[in-house]
Amino acid sequence: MTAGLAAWYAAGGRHDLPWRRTRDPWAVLVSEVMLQQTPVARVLPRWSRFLLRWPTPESCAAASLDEVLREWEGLGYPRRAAALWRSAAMIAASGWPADEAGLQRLPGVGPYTARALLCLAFHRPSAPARDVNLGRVAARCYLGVETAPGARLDAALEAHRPAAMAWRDYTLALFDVGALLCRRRSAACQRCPLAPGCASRARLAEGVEAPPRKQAPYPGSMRQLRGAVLRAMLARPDQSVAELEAAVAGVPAAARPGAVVEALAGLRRDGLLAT
DNA sequence: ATCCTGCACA
DNA sequence: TGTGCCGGAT
Repeated sequence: MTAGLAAWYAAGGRHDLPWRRTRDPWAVLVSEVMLQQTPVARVLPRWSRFLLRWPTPESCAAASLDEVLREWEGLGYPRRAAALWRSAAMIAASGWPADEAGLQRLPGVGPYTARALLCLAFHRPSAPARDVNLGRVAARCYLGVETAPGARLDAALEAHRPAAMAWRDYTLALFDVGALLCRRRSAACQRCPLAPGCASRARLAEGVEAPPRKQAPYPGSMRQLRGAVLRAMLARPDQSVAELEAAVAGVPAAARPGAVVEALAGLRRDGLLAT
């Protein structure tokens, strides 16, 4: 039973998020890419700044990769910036792809982002834009489990959409349920509009025991070194390997012989460094 | 220590 | 199906 979802969303949804106030596909794409593994609060100031600088795919494509990477600094996963820049060039050259398969051919655009663009920017939802939040809410509320195959989750999301809610509002409302109420390790069922028909309500009342998400420690990792090497190269693109090694000497992984050269090679392979 | 509107590899 | 990618915040 999702009769209360629309009312809850109207009153308690995050309507102030600026990327929800536009349907310009470029602005939406920038927001979706930034939000891939970066929290909303950290994206907020950076999204506005990015679009002020490059309001269109054409303007972004005209910039250099270095400029885009420098603008991205601090957001993490700079490969997303490189992919966005390449997508901008493709869009500037050939226009926007018309369907889900075409959108997924844009670098950095996977199943989720393609569907999000169709739903949030193009008003042509093809299938649920199922990120981890929608997946979790659907699994718990509609299926009564913690996880389920993607196809089942998509089917459940489609089946439970209130007829009165457009796909865009339904999707955004479930984003907010997942982000504000039905968190991975805690569920605020008392305030949840889906609670009356939730298949996991009784189980969630006992407390949520979420298995810890396996994630390699960042300090000492190659990722940390890559980040340091990229920052140093953006600051001074023409420096030698020896100078570079000195610049990143404080990073733990840089102590291993050959690690800096390895990081450089990786950055080049991933298209983050030209030379 | 764990999280965060994923994507692209193996 | 699993794994690496980044970094700031809680």
